[in-house]
Amino acid sequence: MPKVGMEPIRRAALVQATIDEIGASGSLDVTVSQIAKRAGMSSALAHHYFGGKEQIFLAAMRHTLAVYAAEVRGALGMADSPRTRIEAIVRAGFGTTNFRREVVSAWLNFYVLAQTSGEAGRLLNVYQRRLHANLLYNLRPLVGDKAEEVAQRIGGLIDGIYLREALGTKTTNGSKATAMVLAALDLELGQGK
Amino acid sequence: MPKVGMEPIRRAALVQATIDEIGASGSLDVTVSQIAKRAGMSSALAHHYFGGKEQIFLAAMRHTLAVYAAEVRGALGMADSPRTRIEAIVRAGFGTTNFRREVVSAWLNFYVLAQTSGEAGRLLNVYQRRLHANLLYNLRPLVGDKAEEVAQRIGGLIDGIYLREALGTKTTNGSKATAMVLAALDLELGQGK
DNA sequence: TTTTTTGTTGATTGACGAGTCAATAAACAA
DNA sequence: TTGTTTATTGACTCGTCAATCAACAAAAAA
Repeated sequence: MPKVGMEPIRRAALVQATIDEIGASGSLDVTVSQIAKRAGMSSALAHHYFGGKEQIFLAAMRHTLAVYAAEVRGALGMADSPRTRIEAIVRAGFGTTNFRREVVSAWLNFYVLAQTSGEAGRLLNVYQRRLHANLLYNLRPLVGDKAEEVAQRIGGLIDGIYLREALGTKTTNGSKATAMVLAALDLELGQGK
Repeated sequence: MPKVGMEPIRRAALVQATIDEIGASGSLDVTVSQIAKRAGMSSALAHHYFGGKEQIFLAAMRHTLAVYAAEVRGALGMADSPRTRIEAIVRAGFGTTNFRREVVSAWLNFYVLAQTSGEAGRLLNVYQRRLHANLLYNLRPLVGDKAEEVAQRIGGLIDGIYLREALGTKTTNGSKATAMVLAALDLELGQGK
């Protein structure tokens, strides 16, 4: 049965299974066996390819962050003004790829992981800094030296909406969430009332 | 050594130790033994008084929420206008009692717990609903029928700032956090620019 | 004083899970 | 063909942990 060149396929399957399993169970308390089973292989194979549980988690996190980053980059490419670029960032964050319940739940758990795993913390920091830098850069032409605090508020609001989605009371769909942040943005830009 | 009337003391010690332990370790992966040790007793005694780990967690969560609620209630009592009442809510949330790193970390983990434990989810829902209702009620006289969406945004921002504190990059102190939310509030009330 | 209730723990049980290993098998290289 | 690399797993080890239990101690009730 053994084919050759399985490694990348297995790795990808494990990464996806990890995100799904964490998302579905809503907790980092998933066993390697569960993940491996979902990915259609034995737990021994998971260990073979990744070496250990932590590395599986980190790979899953990297993937999640990479998908998000790619989405943002793609959206930014289509935008040509500061305002539309900020909109792009927001829309990408709440797009259907990232804003499904399981994915958000996985995110939340990555935040928890970041509290104990140095590497996970570093990864999350990179994401946060990038988001902040993006917002800041595009806000500067719009609000000048207020950009820093505005970026802080918009970024905080985005994270907060994610958190609330994870708890999952209100089934805020993505476009509603986007609208909420953009409304706040309008206010910040002094166009609202 | 056994004194009488220990039950409430032991329970309180265990609850506090649970919060501290979760906060310190940044994870729900704390053992009953760790908690019991921190509270100065054997793990068997912890089981004796609470019956099981989950119930210890729930008691700790109830306590955290109760402390928060008490703080808000206290602050509200001193305020007499909608605007100051909203300020009171915000200030209470970021007061020194609730906004210490370990406590915030414990909160974050309670969010995770809420994803798997029905009872924990219910508790957190009560808190969220209460916060929302408080904001809504006091925003109504200030912004009329926009109150709903404004409450959503302010509440989201509060949660987001908590989340960022948990990650702990920026050591946002409480007053800075308060200022940030109040600035957003001013914008919403159309007084900013 | 005896009995019961309350407080307390060390030792044990039973389950579960991460990680290892030896064995098997297909593909590929020599 | 034969040896080597890659893929794969079932079985096993070792540790950990929640939960239980038997036993002991002190206070209160009888």
